[in-house]
Amino acid sequence: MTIEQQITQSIIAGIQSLYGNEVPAEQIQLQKTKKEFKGHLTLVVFPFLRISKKSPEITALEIGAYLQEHEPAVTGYNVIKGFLNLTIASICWIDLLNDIHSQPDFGIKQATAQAPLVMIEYSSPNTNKPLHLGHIRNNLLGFSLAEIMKANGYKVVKTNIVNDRGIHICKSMLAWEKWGNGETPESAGIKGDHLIGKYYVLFDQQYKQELKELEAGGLSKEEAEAKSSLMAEARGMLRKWEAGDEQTRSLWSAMNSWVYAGFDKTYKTMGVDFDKIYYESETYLEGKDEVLRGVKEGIFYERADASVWADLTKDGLDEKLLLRADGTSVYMTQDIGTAKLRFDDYPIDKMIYVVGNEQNYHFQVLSILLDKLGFAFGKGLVHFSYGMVELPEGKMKSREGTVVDADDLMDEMITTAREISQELGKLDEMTPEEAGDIPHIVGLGSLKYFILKVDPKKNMTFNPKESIDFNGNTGSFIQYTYARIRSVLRKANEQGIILKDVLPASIPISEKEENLIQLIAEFATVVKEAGTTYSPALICNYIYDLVKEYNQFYHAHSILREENVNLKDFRLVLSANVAKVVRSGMSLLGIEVPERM
RNA sequence: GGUCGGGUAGCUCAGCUGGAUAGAGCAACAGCCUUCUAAGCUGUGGGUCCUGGGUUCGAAUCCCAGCCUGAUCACCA
Repeated sequence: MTIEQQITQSIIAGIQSLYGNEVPAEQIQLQKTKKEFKGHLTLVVFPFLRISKKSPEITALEIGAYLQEHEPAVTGYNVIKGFLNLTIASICWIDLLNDIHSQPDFGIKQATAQAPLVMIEYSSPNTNKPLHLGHIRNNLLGFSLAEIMKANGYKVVKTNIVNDRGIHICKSMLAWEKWGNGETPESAGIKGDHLIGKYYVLFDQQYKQELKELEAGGLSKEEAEAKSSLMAEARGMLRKWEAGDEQTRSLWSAMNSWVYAGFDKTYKTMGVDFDKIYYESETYLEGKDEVLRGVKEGIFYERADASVWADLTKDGLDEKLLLRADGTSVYMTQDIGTAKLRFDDYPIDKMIYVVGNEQNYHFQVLSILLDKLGFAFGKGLVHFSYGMVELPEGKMKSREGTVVDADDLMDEMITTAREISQELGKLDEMTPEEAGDIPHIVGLGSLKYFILKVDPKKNMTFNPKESIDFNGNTGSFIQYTYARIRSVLRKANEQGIILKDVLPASIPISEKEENLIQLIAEFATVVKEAGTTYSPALICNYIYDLVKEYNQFYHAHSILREENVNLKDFRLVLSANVAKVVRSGMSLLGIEVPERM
């Protein structure tokens, strides 16, 4: 039983005894006491005025007096307006710290054999261009969410659906065939995904040029588009691909393998991975059978031109095309098929799609369609929808070359982190091995934290010029505090001081320190809440609060020179547990934490 | 036009299951390195919480209306 639960029960007993009424536990609003007041927990007494029939102050005083007398955990109280601030006994906090200290994975649950299985789809790139800033947000959110779900005891399968087919791929292939002169990533010395991206852009440029010439010849825009030979060639290539033409397929595989090698590198730098990758080329034909079954069962209907539709007007939505008149699939059909495939592969209890908010409507429809088709998972599917990343000048536009490339950005972060380290002289005392990947850890840490701390559903602004701060509410500040704690523990160890397993109950600790223990203990609650609300940002806010609190208090204290031995032990244990929770929390965000920096 | 988000300090964002004087960081200014690493700490200034109503002991938070802004409403994916 937690301290809060214990006190809640005493409050219920107190109200019963004082006013003769039973109040349900939900009505007891016990919250953390605000910083500027004395105490740890605050009871809001306004809801009980009807029962007490007394003023807020008197009611609060009466309950406070009762608690002090009958509840051993409460050692003091004060009343301000209708708020009863309770002071909890130091011994309770020491007990709590001892308890947390004994759990190496405090706040983290392990999946049991019968734990529900969650599949999380994220990343989902196209193979015709490299990953950009928007993908970074997607990948970081997806990976972090997976870690958070794991920490809540779920079995998690991370999946990626790669959009490796379609007209856009053919454009790159065609451009490469026409103007590539057999260039490869090796011969060009650039990453495969960037190489393909280059040809995609090249196609677009040549196509635009062609349109311009056609329009100059007196054609309208539409006529020019219809007459474009380049586009016709690309379409022809897609038909050949679909027909399984050997030469086309082999070029396609070769170029795709370049892209995958490039993506793998980017994912590795970013620190994200997948348990199972699906390729659209293997799944895009799925779903048609399901849709036809739907027609047979009267869920969907066929029009005169043989196209198949779902009528969702009763659900407050429009009609949705599922199969074209020529029988081919659309995006929605594929997603139905992919969902079915996945559930054939895994006993999935919950499906989470990490996909941008421009597809809110799509997933709303998908959920309804899957439900209508009788899939149990349909109704409960989660579209983890996130907002766009915008630049100070507005949206990223590939045409205007304002797209922020993921590889470039990460490189820049690492370089900047290295430069700052050097300026501050941090790397001077370290051997090259020790310094090793610190710039990487810090650079990526700051980038990840910066992106994850923003509420996912909101659009966010990203200023690449000012880059990302390494001061203030940032990943590096948290990493820095962690490294400092590790440094103390290292020094203590060198001095032969062994971290106590259990602290004695009677240590004269301050209220600030008690607050810190209270804050550490909250970690478990925060992890749980982050799991139910799908919110990495919650973890960010929590860790920052904790670290800031720790920093403010301990900046001016020398633990190792503490005269009172017990107090020194206490502070080391307290510090160690702050570090422990910070490390756990950061790992839920996919952020590494350095031993020194 | 329909649907769904968002609107909080100069900037980037927290806070939103109703609770005390609305918080951080950045930017500006003033201090602090014999203390655990100054990637830090302390302090000052900075707000019609988009507007107007309503609900109540109490509203940034809930409800209604409006304004601004974004996404979407494709036989693209």
